[in-house]
Amino acid sequence: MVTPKTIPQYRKLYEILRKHILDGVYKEGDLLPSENELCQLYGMTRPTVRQSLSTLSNDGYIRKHQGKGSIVHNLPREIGILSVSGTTSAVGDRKLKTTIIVKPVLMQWPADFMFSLTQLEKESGCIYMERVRFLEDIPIFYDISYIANLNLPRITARQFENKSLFQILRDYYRIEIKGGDQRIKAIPANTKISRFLHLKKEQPVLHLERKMETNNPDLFLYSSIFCNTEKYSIFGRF
Amino acid sequence: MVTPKTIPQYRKLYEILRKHILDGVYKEGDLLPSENELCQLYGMTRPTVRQSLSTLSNDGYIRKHQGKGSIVHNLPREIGILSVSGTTSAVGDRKLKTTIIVKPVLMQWPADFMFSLTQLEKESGCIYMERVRFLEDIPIFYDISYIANLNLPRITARQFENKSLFQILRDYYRIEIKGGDQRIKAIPANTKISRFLHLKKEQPVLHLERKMETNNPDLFLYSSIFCNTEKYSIFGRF
DNA sequence: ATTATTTACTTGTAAATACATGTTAATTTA
DNA sequence: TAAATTAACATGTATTTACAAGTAAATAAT
Repeated sequence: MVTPKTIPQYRKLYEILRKHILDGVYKEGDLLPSENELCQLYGMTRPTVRQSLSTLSNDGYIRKHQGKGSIVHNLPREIGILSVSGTTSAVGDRKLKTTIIVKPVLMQWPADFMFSLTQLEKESGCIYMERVRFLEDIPIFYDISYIANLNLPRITARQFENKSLFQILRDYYRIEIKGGDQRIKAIPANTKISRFLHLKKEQPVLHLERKMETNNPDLFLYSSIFCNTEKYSIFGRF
Repeated sequence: MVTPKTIPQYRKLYEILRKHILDGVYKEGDLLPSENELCQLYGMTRPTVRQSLSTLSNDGYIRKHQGKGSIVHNLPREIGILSVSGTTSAVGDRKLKTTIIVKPVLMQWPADFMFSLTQLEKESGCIYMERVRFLEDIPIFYDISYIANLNLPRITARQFENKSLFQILRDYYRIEIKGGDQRIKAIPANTKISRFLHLKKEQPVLHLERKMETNNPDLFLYSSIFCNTEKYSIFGRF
């Protein structure tokens, strides 16, 4: 484990308010304390408070109205994996049970990889793993993950059963996901996908291809995610 | 037409830099001028410049690295309708040709509408329209739009062929889209969808349900969008 | 009683300043 | 020559101050 760096004030306030919203302290439609009140309450200045509120607004937890205030917007989020912001892990990972299909192994990058790779990435090879994630015992996500093998000693030996991949990267390697790009398609399930997601062949499946940026400018995470959206939708902000 | 309000400095700079990136003045991987240089160049202070850069970063046009600078990230965006920010209309509407299936008509809201409505919205009824949008003569989007009938005089009489819906709302009613929520699913094409998108029945189609917020706190735009993602993907940031 | 107006309070925009922290290259030291 | 240090410069965080602009309720005028 690595000692965490000091957390900025605006992020602390972000986390506090976000938790209050999720816990129902502030409910849908409620007015948050005004910016000046938050300044007093938490001993910060307005720009700092505004930075917290701005992030909350971008993540969809509040809506700001000039002259009125910040209104809580805690809508029923289906499965919010679209907004994996640096601080948030979206709909609680706790609710998602994970099973490992292919344990992390070191291998070459696929020849026709979905994103273009830097020379550095190509040379170092990739760590590969496959997982299926369940929500209430229904398989929802079939994830194929790729990470460049850059300064991640012993990662293939770690236990992935309980902890999430993000959590391990954060705790042991100080790597934080900051954001990323994604492509979205609807495709028919092939044999493999239909088996893992308990669907019929040719049934529509949501396919996400994501490239995630980290606090290490050279290190990216890639994943190809197949989603069963029969019962649950994917939720997002724009 | 309405006279536009004064545009804030940080948005002007946002637009300038965005245009430069799209026009190739700054190319993929290039380093943008430093914040202090931009201050000098455009006669602004650093907080103002930083606000522009922060928005560019959120929209995926640059990536910021502490100590290094802002690096251009103008990746080939497939069809970027996921990021309809207030200032951006994503992949140029000019490339999309639109045909009207159902001209704007005033009607009651559907009984089982996809989002919950306020009393005000219910009472005022909705303006309904259907469109198909083509990219290089291939039908890509089948859009069903709903707008509450609030202070939008004569809207059903306007010409929608050339101008986009957003453009009409901005030019004639001063309504700007600021963001919104969406749900995403993969579904099988029904008869209607398959006809409009030139697909076989049961073929996978991307279904977006969006609720868009405007600068009028009481006015929302809703749309149900069916996408043919066989050739093009939907692109997004998170 | 109804309509204007004022007032107080909200968020939005902007400047000026300071220091922290990460990156890079030049410089110094061994 | 090679490693360590330093200096210059980049973005990150934070404070302080000021005014603009939108909202809503209290107040005054009709």
